[in-house]
Amino acid sequence: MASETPPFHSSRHDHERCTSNALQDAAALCAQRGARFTPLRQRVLEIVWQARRPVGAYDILKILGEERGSSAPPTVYRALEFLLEHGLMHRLSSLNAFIGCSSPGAPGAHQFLICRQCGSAAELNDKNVERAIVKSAESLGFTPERHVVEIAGVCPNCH
Amino acid sequence: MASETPPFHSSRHDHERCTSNALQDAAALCAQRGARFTPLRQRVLEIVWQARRPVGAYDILKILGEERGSSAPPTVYRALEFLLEHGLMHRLSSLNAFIGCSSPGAPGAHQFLICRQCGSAAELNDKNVERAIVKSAESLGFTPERHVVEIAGVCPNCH
DNA sequence: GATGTTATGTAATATAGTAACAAGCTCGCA
DNA sequence: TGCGAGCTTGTTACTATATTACATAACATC
Repeated sequence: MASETPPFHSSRHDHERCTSNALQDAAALCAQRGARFTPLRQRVLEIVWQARRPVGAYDILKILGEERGSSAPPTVYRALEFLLEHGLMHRLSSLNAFIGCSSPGAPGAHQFLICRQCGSAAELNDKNVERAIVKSAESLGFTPERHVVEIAGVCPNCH
Repeated sequence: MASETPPFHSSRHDHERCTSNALQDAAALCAQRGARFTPLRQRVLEIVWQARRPVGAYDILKILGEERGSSAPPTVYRALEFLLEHGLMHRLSSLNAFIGCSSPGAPGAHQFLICRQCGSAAELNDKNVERAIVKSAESLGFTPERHVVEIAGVCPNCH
């Protein structure tokens, strides 16, 4: 479970290796939980990692379709649902897109940085942001349960 | 521009008045900017305020359709676009829904609390949250421009 | 009142996501 | 080995959300 990826890695980094690490971690996590990491689910996770940026469900569908002759939306959405439930992937609401989780199994909330130039995205796990959010919500008598934090801007590589 | 609404006001609060204040503020702001606050745009903003909770574009479309005999998506989406551009309304990505801005013209970023029980939503303008986000992003060399912060949970009225 | 600009109407289409039911696979257990 | 329960995938149809392209109408200015 040690495949922590730095946000916005340079183009020279070995992304194939990074992807295969993620798949191995996922397999280990599923085994540990008794969840079935079927070929379809593996392939969907792999497609998402290979994309290097958030991918839409229909992009995945298209790739699967080319590989297998045909594929329908539920095939993809069910795989995504599984991967989301097991924390192997995240959904970015502001893009309607999906991205591999870079620290599966780790607790805590997630935030995302999304570059409007290159389209890449990075995952954060910032305790200060989380604390500020919880504090702000609770001061109004609101009990926070989940949060969506997606920050758009320009990444270091695009400067 | 003084129609600041407290988050999660009780059911006894005068929402009609609150709505008409919002419309007046919007009219003033548009006049000041030389933007045309047409009847359609007014009506869309009014519908959104009257709903008391985030509304989908097609809900608005349905209401307009009933009032005018017919209406197509672009009618609604164009009005929404105008209202968003002028900061009179916000879009909640996690719901694909729209909500009136409770402090139009005010600077700064916004965050939202969304109650999963009653479906109502409140707008925040929390400097600490914003600061934490900016700091976290910048520490990674990322330049933040916009952010989506939507916190789901249970509101004080539903406890 | 002719002209350019902005706003709205209309039809078609793209994109995202879900429901319902059938068929196939896996695994434990007799 | 074979049966059955439960999980997984296939398939069809559909709902929900959003955009493109082009036509018409309203408005503003001269």
